[in-house]
Amino acid sequence: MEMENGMPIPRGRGFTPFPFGRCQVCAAEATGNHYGANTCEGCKGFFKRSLPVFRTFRCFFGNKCDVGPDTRNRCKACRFRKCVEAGMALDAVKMGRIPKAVKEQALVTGKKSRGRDKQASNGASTSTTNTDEVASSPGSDAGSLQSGSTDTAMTTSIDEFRGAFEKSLEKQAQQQQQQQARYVGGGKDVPSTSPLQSGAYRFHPYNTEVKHSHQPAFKASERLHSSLDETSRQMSLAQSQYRSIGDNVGGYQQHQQPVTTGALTETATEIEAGRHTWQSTSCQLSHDDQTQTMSSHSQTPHKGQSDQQGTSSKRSDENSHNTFTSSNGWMLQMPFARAAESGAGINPKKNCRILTLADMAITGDVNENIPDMQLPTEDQMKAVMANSKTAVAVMNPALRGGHQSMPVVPSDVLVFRPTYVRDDQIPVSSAGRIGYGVPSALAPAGGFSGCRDLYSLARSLVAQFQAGIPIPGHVMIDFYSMYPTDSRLKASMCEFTKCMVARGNEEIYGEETRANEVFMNEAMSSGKIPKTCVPERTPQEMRDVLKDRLITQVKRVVLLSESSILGFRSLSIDDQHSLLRTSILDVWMVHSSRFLRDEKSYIIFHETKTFYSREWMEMFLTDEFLITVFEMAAKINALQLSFEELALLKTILIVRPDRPGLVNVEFITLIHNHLLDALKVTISQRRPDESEQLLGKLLELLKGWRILDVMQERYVHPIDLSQLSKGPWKVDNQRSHSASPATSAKEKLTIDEANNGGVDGKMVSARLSSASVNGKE
DNA sequence: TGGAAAAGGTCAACCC
DNA sequence: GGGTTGACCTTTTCCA
Repeated sequence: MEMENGMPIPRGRGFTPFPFGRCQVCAAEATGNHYGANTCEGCKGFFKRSLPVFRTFRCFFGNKCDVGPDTRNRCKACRFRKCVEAGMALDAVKMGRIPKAVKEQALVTGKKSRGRDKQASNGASTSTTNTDEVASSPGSDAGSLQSGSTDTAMTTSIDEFRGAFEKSLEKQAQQQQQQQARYVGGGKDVPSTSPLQSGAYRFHPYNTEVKHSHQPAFKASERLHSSLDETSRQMSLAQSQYRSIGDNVGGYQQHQQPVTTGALTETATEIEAGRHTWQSTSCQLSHDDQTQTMSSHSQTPHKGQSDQQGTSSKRSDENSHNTFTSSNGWMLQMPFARAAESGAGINPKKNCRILTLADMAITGDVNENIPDMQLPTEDQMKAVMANSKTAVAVMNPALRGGHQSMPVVPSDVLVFRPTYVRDDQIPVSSAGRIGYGVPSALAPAGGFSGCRDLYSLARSLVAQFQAGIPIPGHVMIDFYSMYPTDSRLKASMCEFTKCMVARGNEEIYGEETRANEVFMNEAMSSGKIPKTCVPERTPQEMRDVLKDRLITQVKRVVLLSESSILGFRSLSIDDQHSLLRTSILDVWMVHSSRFLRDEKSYIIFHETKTFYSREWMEMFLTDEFLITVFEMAAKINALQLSFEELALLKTILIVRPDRPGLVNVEFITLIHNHLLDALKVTISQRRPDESEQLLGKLLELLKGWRILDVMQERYVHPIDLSQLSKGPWKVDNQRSHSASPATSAKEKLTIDEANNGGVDGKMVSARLSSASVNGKE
């Protein structure tokens, strides 16, 4: 469009100027409809530039920043959010003339709204955002502009955008294919396209999963993995393409050679010089700092920046108070700040983060490598971390090793955004400005060396988890801490967990559950359930059966935990045992609930095709136990959970952070919350209309679970799980998913094995005996 | 086919 | 000196 002073140039006779009104993003004068919204040139350009990098935008002020003509450059995250809320998207692109009918309609509406504006302007109040004009513009949505200051709104909007963005990429790819076919046919050259247009730069194809959600769970799981692979491949491709077209990721180009972590050459003096102190004062960031921080996130290393050291020194000199505030709000004292700047080539005001408690393990790793290094004590770390949950800063040997050309002091205990890159991709020369960092301890050689972001890390973790390769606990802690920052990745991980748990549950419980259900349904439909169930076994025999089932249950819980819960095996053995020991009855309860029919008070064992009445069970089980179990079963049944949901509930009950004797409660809480998220996602997918109500009931149920804990403590706790690894119970960590644990030879446990083998069968027997009511047998 | 409208490109101004 | 912004320009697309 021809412009003059930012305004459309009036045309000759017959020309109808289009009323674009105000920019739907910043309320400046709109110059046209760009990417689906009426915006100014600035917001158009901003949206265009932001497409490849918008995921790095973060608002530190609750996504509520004002986005006006004068303030729009203060917060990229909020500006982009408003772009999305205004409807900007690649698939909203419209080319060509505006149809006459639309134009005329808009003119009429525009006149009306301007009339209202005039009236409004005569009133007392004015607004920076002219929502009336916005509303008058075609395709605009004043409601969406006014709403959505919350995190949720932002997430939703950006998710929607991502979905739309991906669709548009697919559409463009299709169009391009068609075009290519046409060009090939016509003998013309194929026009060049950017990676964005070619579809190489894509978001996680979660939608693909949703489309096929009717498939069996394990199929979905396999698709998810291939999706993760594909995503990582495409992201790599996109990055390489950006590099090849000379985009601003020049920093990557310089660092193709691997960086070894062993090249630590600091002298004791240098180490001494780098000692630092920690101050636990939390400081509020200024808006400028925030803007700087966001800029730094969106900025990628630039190859031309050659005098970083000099610049840094100048900055340090300006830091006359010998302290600085890191971008996550912590005040650090010199010489740490100075060392950080000169050593790592980083402006710590922008890039530095402080270690989390979760990184203490890593600190320990590094401490072994650099014994002379003075590290903050745990108490100091706790003080630093008292009010922070998001900080991520890690002692980074790779970073240190990469800076051989310049003295690096040990206080490079800093790092960046939780973005994972390969060691050999960390910009290492003095020319490099470090925009991304990976804690080397999180990316051990041969471990996660391909990880350049959370997506590829997720892919690696999934692959290692499935291969049965142990994953270091601190890696899982970091991952579980960080992945929720990306809503699409979070959704994918929830989907993955849902699939894995469903698959593990199917392998362990599926056959028995189906057989039980078939038997129960046939019996109920044919009315063959006897009014008084006649026992086919004596109470003594029944005790043995129950003992057997309890021991089998232990094995099942172990299998379910190890095969289905990402991160479970990363817990310490003691914590694993504590969780398993305390959850056996819970898992049995959830599994058996549908066969504990309160209205009839019977339990069904398909093996013997028998209904056992509650009355009869009272002969060898305590009233207290039976009442509790049947009540809990009734509550679980009332929720009408699916097989998948029941499976997730089992894992949630296994990984409970409030179990006694746990050491790494923080880690267990992260896994627990992830499993809860997965269950929420599953429920909301299956029953979107009643998911909130159902989740409320479910949380109530979990709160009331304490009563079963008492039973558990009384009857099951004495089982010595520490011997599991020695006996015939040992879980095969490398087991194949194709083998059904429920039917494998190892699974066929006998009472003799139990009594003579790993689990203390006598103890189980004794406790079961103690559960007997006096003389009732 | 002309012209309107939007995408993409360019580069001076500005900021750090 | 380098990164970001946004006004302006060119190219592409599509309505009349």
